Amino acid sequence: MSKSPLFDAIHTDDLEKMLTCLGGQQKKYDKGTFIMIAGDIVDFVGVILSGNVQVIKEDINGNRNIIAELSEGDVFGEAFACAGISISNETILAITDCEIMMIKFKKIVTTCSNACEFHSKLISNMLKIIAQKNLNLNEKIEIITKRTIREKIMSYLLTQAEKNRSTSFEIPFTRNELSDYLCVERSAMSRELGKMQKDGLIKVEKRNFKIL
Amino acid sequence: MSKSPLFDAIHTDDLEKMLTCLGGQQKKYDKGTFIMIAGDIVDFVGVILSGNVQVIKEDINGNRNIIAELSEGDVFGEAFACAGISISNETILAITDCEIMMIKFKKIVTTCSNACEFHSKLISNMLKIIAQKNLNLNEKIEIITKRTIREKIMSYLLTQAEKNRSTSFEIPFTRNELSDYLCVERSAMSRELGKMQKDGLIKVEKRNFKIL
DNA sequence: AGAATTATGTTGCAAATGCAACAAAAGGAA
DNA sequence: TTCCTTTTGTTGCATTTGCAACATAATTCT
Repeated sequence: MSKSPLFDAIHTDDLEKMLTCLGGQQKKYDKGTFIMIAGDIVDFVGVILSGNVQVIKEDINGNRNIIAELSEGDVFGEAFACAGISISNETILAITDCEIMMIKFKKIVTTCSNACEFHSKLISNMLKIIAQKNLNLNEKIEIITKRTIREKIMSYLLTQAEKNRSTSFEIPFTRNELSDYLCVERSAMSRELGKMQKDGLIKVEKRNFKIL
Repeated sequence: MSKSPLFDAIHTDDLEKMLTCLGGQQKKYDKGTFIMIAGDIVDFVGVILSGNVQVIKEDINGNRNIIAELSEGDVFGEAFACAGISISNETILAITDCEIMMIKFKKIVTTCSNACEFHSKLISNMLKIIAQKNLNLNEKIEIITKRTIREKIMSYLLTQAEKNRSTSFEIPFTRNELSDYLCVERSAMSRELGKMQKDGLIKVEKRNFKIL
């Protein structure tokens, strides 16, 4: 297993001790089975030790909507558990055979008596994970809030440029994924990317972008 | 001062002790002054003891964008501090005279020796605040991701109905605020609300909605 | 290599939406 | 009450966008 960011800066030896102390339960799920179903009570945080899962949300009409695909080291359920909303509205599906570690939320925030010096690191890791997600969500909202496709693209490219500290950079998305992220039609996005090049705003070559 | 959710379930008497232990610094800001400027290092969490502030983000072109308005009890800077992103890209402006409590992030996550039994409550409160924001952001993204205005409206109304456990409910927004939240033109939204009534989907009367 | 699959670009067209300008209604203040 | 401001609804119009259908590259598989 590759380590989860939840266990960052916690040595593997200490980790095992700590997990005992946390009462972490390790479970196996076969491909295609549900790890968690919308409506379930979530008083724990799930850590994926191996395998891949899908986070699914069903709308009123029963349409399945894949929110995310998670893999080794990723964490799920943390927002519900930490917000004190014990009932999840998401379903977690194992899309490969999986090993999952379930850790009760209470055990995480309540400092243990066994002088677990790593406990505070664990807590700070948990905060970091959620806060980071928070920033990512904010970033996305800032982008998809823009009115036109051109503005969305520009907004996205500018944040990427900032992250790369350069006006030339490679994006981590295929065209399809990018259009999903920006919440626009792929073809309309493609059209707009073309126009933006013609207008001399950007230069595009596959995943490589340059802002002019 | 009304208590911040950060101090939920912590008694006022204990709070003072704890704040000493946390090394919280209380500062005053005059109306119109900046409490924090984009680019500042944020290794603390700000709690508004009194007054109102605006969270402002400037885009590349220098356009000021008001992200939120916070008041007594609200917390700011927590996402940056907790994510370990020590540099904020937001500016905090005092729009009235303000009293702010600054608490170093490190002090929050590091359990103190003075047997602060409330410390773990503080941590769990912090987690709750950020996780709750997380869920709110997710909810908003789910809504504004929808393609058409009608779908956005419906999506919003359905979540409201769910929260109120009824198909009749009152929304907390004016039309303007609603259109901002949904990220659409007010007039276009108004037009669509009319159509939706004519189509027999909903019934609207000021802030009162009924899903049919 | 050859076939099949996937990713990307192109375009016509209808529908949706932003924008602007105005009208009506509601609420607040003097 | 009367005046003024704010909120909400209405509508014409130009633009943008989604959608569908197709063409062409690029990639993967056998």
